[in-house]
Amino acid sequence: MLSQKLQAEVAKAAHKHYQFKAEEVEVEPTRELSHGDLTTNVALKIASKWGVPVRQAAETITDELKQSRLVNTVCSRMEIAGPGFINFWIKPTVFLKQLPELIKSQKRNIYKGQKVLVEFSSPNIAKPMHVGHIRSTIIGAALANIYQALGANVYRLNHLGDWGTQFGKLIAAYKRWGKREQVKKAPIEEMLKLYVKFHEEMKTEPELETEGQREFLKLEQGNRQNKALWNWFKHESLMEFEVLYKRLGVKFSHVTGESYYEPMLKGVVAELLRRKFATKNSDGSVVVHLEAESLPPCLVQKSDGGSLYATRDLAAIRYRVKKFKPNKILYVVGNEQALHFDQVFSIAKLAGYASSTELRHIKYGLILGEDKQKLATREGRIIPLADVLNKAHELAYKIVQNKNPSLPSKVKERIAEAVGVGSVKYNDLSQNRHTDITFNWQKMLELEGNSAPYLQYTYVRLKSVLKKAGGKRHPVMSVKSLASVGEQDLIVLRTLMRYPEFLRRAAEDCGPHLLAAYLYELANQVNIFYHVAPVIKAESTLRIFRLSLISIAAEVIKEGLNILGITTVEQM
RNA sequence: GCGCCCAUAGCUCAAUGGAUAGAGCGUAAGCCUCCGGAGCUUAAAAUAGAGGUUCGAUUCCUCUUGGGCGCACCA
Repeated sequence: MLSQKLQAEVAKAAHKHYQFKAEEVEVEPTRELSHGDLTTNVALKIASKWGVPVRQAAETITDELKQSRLVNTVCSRMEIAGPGFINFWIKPTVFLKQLPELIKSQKRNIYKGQKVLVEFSSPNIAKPMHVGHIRSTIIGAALANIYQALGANVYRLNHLGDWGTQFGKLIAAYKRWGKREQVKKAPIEEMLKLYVKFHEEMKTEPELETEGQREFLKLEQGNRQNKALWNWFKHESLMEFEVLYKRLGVKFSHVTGESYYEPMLKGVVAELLRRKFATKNSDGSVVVHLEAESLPPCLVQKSDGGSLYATRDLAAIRYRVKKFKPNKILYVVGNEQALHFDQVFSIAKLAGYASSTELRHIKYGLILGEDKQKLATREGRIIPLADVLNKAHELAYKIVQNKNPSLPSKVKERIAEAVGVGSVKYNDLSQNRHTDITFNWQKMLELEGNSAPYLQYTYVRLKSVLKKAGGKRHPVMSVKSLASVGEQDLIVLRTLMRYPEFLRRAAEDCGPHLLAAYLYELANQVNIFYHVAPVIKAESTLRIFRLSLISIAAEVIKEGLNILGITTVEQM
């Protein structure tokens, strides 16, 4: 009785930590190893569940574990490593053989059959993409890839900021000062100038504020001239964005701005009023009170009848749930909009718009200027994304030129782009998304240490070893007996086993940095590995074992990097 | 005033409630007759403060201090 329960617990822990099913593991001749390969703290987990006194738990459980079929199957031996900690000695050849298939099957089942919408990037048109947008774009793209890798059906949505009073302001500014030819020449740059100028003039001429609102109202009511201007602004912006997206390797399945939901807005407000969730003020504005959720009230219609940010997001939720029937919608949007999403999600819940869909705001910290102040578009304090990518590319090119001058310049360009763009992305993806990031050129352009090039370089070296060993492919082979597997072989093996676990955690926590940290750890262990363990010169079975190990490691690094949106190269 | 996020080494960041808190940069000292030195060794160096829960807290709870971001006609 007890031992069955225990076995189940151990199997669960083994599955959770090492992602394999105990029953699937084949029995092979036991071989004693000098270092523990599987360490877990099952004992305490069990003790706390069953109320066994902790200090005795490890010993009690050891007796039970000793009779467990799992332990006899998988482990060659086990011992207590400390209060509540048990080390299991695992047979390495058992795992290596099954590893690729194991990884594949574990991954694709985790979110199989689920539909996930990821809304990310979502830049405002008529404004340049700056370093601030990189977080949503890169984190969002990585999350979408992670869910896809785990078997989900993923939709990538770019919810463009193409509607709202700001366009009234832009139209007003263009009507006052704009010149067609100049906008044609450098669209976003010129539009930004107009927008900034408008805000500057507003300081001395406050009436401009209402002028902007008036122009937006006209746009919303279908004024032909304003609509034409708006369409033109949007078109020019998208053309410029497309260049950057291509460079970043980011693709969307749906690019529909806020304006897309414009025809549905009146219906949403009317419905909220009819069902008494919202109340109309005497000035004509409509508000939803959320005291019950201990949130401040949320305005969904302006007194002039115009719509608001919240109105559009509500319409979007209703529309998306109806159309896609997703399990989750992830909104990759900055921290500063937390209240907005709390309000919108609460209203959606009240009104039953998303009864069986999880709505989740994936918030991330701001990118602050080097003076720790917010980078604001209005004051023109921005660092264009293209500048950052160009600088990174340049720097990477210099290094390739230095390391490998004989490569054709076309190849060097390609390497520089992969390394440059990759390191900018990795810089962002390798850290927790919650904290604010202080922008730092040096850090952004880091090409050594914990950085994308480190991982890319590790991959190149692994491939190089495989190439030197002869033969194009190195299928993983079963090795019946090994004379001298080293400590580092086992560490790499164990690290490889944990790949699906980190993918899963990255998805659960919506934290791509968990995957990045894993890849770094793997690369680090691999670097130590081929430093201490000869591969090509190893004797026959060990050579096969190590080539197999390297081959799997290379594939995992490549796949992991691609999931993060970082491209690998074959030489650098 | 209220709410949300954050505080870890000199700097930038890690750490599913678990074992001796890990990396990178910088600093100091090493390693290419050995599969690519964008690499590998070694050293010094940290949990903001006070309580609480727990066998065990960087992690969870409360308060304090210090920073950031929000709080109805911007998005």
